[in-house]
Amino acid sequence: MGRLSTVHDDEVFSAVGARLAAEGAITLQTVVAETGVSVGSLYHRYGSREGLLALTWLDAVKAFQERFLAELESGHEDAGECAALATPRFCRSDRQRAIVLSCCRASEFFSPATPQDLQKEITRVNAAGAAAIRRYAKHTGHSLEACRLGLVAFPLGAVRLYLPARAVPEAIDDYVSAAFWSAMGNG
Amino acid sequence: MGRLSTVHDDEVFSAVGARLAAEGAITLQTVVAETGVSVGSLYHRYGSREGLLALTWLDAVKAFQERFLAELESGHEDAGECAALATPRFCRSDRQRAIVLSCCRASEFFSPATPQDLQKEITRVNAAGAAAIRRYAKHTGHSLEACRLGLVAFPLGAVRLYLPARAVPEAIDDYVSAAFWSAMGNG
DNA sequence: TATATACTAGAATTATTATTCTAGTAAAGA
DNA sequence: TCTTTACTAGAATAATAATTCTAGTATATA
Repeated sequence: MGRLSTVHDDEVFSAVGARLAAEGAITLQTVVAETGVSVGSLYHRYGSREGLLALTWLDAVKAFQERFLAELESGHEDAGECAALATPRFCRSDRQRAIVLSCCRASEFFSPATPQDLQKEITRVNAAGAAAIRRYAKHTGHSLEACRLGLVAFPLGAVRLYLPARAVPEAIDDYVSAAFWSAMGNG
Repeated sequence: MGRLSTVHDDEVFSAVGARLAAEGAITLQTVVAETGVSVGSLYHRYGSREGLLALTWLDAVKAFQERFLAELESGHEDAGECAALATPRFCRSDRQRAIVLSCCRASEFFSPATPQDLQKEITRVNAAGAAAIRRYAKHTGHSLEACRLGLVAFPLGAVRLYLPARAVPEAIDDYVSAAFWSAMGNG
């Protein structure tokens, strides 16, 4: 069926994209320099800079959400607390992508020029996350606001205290748990 | 002593810079378009793009820190809680600058090309903030980590749940207070 | 009123970055 | 072996943005 792709696949590019985004900005020049692939190949694969950027963000969001949702929907009694802790844990196991998610803005990766299919995909993924939190709120009887703060905002705030520069220390986890329960106690 | 400056002073430029940064990226083209001033004037005043960017960040940091430190060092019993609440309150009263501080990265505004004096100034301001938190920690007997989380990280995390797009609701404040005390109770 | 000075104007230039385009190459299957 | 096809290469081009440069203008002071 014709020539196969070389070693470079989406994973390589999204990883490089994540690293570059974490350091500052992604330019095609730097992607080319880091991957060794040529501009032509990049355009052949992704159609535009926007396509590559969106892929990078999407890849990071999916990697995180997989873990977050597994905890949140585990059915365990402490599912919420574990989901809150998924954030600092993700930072330790998947640093580059965690930096993308916690230190960059989605708007750096998505624009009106982003390919339609990727735009739909990110909307779908975001909606899935939001729906899971809504379900958790309904199921536990807590307010949606409390859940968003305890599950997402406080954990994110905590890791951002360290993330672009330092490792996220284990000691943080107790504070994240406590903040989670403080939110649950409040609404 | 020669011609005076026109209406345009630092405040105007840092405000425009903040708005543009909040929306996406600051380019000299957009600054020119928004302020009506010419490129030549911009360079006459700030020497380089870096000078203008650094001024924007510095201005936002100082505006916030003034309020934060006033609360933290008020001597009141609930100084810490009030300092934690300074973040959501700042978001309501000074939205543009709050977006700069909470949604942008300092590294977008400072680079090796930033004028020396501004680099020193931001270092000084940052150190002053860090020192105040250390004093608070010592004075109250809490760990530095607990104080940084309760005073800075959790409040910031909370407002970032809303900030680039929405207003920060009043209802958040109770959660921020609770998260602050949860950190204090933990170390 | 003269003049020095601080500032303004914006076209021209340079730098950087994205994108296109033509000419390929390597491998799968007829 | 030949053809088709998916991919690779990278120079050329276009787009965008920063910076410089020359020629001013307005005003405070002498």
